[in-house]
Amino acid sequence: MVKSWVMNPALSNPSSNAISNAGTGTPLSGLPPTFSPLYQQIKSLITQSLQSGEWKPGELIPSEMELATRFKVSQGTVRKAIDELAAENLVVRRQGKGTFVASHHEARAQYRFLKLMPDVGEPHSPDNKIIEVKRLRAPAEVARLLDMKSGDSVVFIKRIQSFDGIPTIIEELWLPGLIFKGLTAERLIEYKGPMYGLFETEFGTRMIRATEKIRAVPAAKDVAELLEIAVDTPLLSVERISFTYGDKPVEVRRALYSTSQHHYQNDLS
Amino acid sequence: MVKSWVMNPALSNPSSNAISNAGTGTPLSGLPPTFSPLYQQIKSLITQSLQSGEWKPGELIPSEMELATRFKVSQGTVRKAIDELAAENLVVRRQGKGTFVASHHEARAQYRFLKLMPDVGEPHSPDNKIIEVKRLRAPAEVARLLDMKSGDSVVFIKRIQSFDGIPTIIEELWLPGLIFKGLTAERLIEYKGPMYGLFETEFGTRMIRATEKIRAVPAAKDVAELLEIAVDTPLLSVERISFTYGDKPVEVRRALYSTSQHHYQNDLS
DNA sequence: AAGTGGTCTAGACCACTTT
DNA sequence: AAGTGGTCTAGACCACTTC
Repeated sequence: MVKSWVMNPALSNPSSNAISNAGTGTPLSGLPPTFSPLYQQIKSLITQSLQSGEWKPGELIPSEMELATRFKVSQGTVRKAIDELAAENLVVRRQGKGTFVASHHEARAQYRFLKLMPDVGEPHSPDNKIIEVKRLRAPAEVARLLDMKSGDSVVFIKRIQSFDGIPTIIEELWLPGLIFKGLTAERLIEYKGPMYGLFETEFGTRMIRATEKIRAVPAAKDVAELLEIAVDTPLLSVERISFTYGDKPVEVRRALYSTSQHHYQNDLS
Repeated sequence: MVKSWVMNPALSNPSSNAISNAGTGTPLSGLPPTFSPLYQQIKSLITQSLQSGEWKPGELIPSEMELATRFKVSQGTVRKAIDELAAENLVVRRQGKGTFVASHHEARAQYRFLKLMPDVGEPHSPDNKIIEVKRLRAPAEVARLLDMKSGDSVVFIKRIQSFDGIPTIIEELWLPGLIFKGLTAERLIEYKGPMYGLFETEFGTRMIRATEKIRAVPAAKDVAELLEIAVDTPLLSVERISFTYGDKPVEVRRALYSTSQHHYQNDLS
């Protein structure tokens, strides 16, 4: 019987048929061994499969029983690992169907990264207008935030989002050029649906977490013109850094929100 | 053996010695029966004990084994109930010690409701200056948000918070007068520590959840003077509604944040 | 009927804390 | 040594979905 806090032999033995990539994962390689709980090791292995694209967003992952057999642990241990992954929104469980890789194409994921809500009425998707898409050398600040070298290639995007015909959000994005190689204005314009959906389907990069720093700033002249408001109107400045697997930053986004008819909704719990 | 989705006889039988308040809880009273999972019923019962003050913030609650015996279920079922309560920050588990009722006096709880962070340096507690404390009839809007009748008694508090001597936050609070009966300016001024800590210890009301609506607004003349900034300087407007057990609203807070040296930090995950 | 995740149990042992 | 929460197992049955 496998005991707590002891490495599962099936997981640490590369010659075992339990798993194919034993010894390459975080808690399984390197010295000294970490002796994390078994379910954490399983969780790491599943996360690696998600990261590697073995199971893609929207797809079904193996059943709990199958994973338990593969990893030579009980179903309960696999269950606990998947429970945590579900709590982190990396997978979605569906009773009777199975467990699926989370995707930004699902309706339930739309408002996790869009916190601007109309003061009255139901939230709905904005109209996007791409202003500019170009490649450039990463400014020092952006390079630092993206964990790149200053001058490395980045894709720069500028767009305006309108609700009911009223321009409300103006934002600029910087993405690592290496990852988003074929990203063009045409592709962005013709694509229907959430931008993070495009990123995960076309570029194999799924945003799983983000941090935002919010400030109040006055509208500059160019911004005021685009948003059709008076110069110096207070706007919400939202600087977002998005991360994919392994806490790797893959997007810097600087947005200005007009909050005359919308507000940033946040729930503290 | 108790089956899934079937009411636990020990929980639904008032004459049982399993629990003293059987029949009074949400899933246990009323018709038709809800047939929620056992662990959800246990969770409800524990929440009721928290709400009733049977176990107060900071105190130790009965062990899993003891609760399992009391409720006539297995330890695993109690564990799952407590796991969810811990995830909701209602209790805190400490290995080897036991499970404790969460409290706003703990250091770990300080920054759950204070999202304003300094742009540089470590976060630290602000200096509080009480401007005004008085009783008044609830304005219509406040009454609506607090689920009270317009004109009901509320406690009104106005204060300024400074970081490193720089006035940064000006906020106004409305609290139900019935709950916060003995709240005076003196008590607020002499009290050291987080205000929610005072609320939970002195008034038996623990804030467990809040929603915030954030906008950018220009500083009015009186606000500008208090914050020592120019009129019309953009400020973050944060309207918070706090809830205690049973999703009962117990605080309306309208704050203005100066974001020249601070930002509102939010993590999307 | 078969397969999936969801619930519940009983028992074992481990890590941590206090006595 | 005793008590607590933390991990792991094995087995049972339930609810839901698909075949």
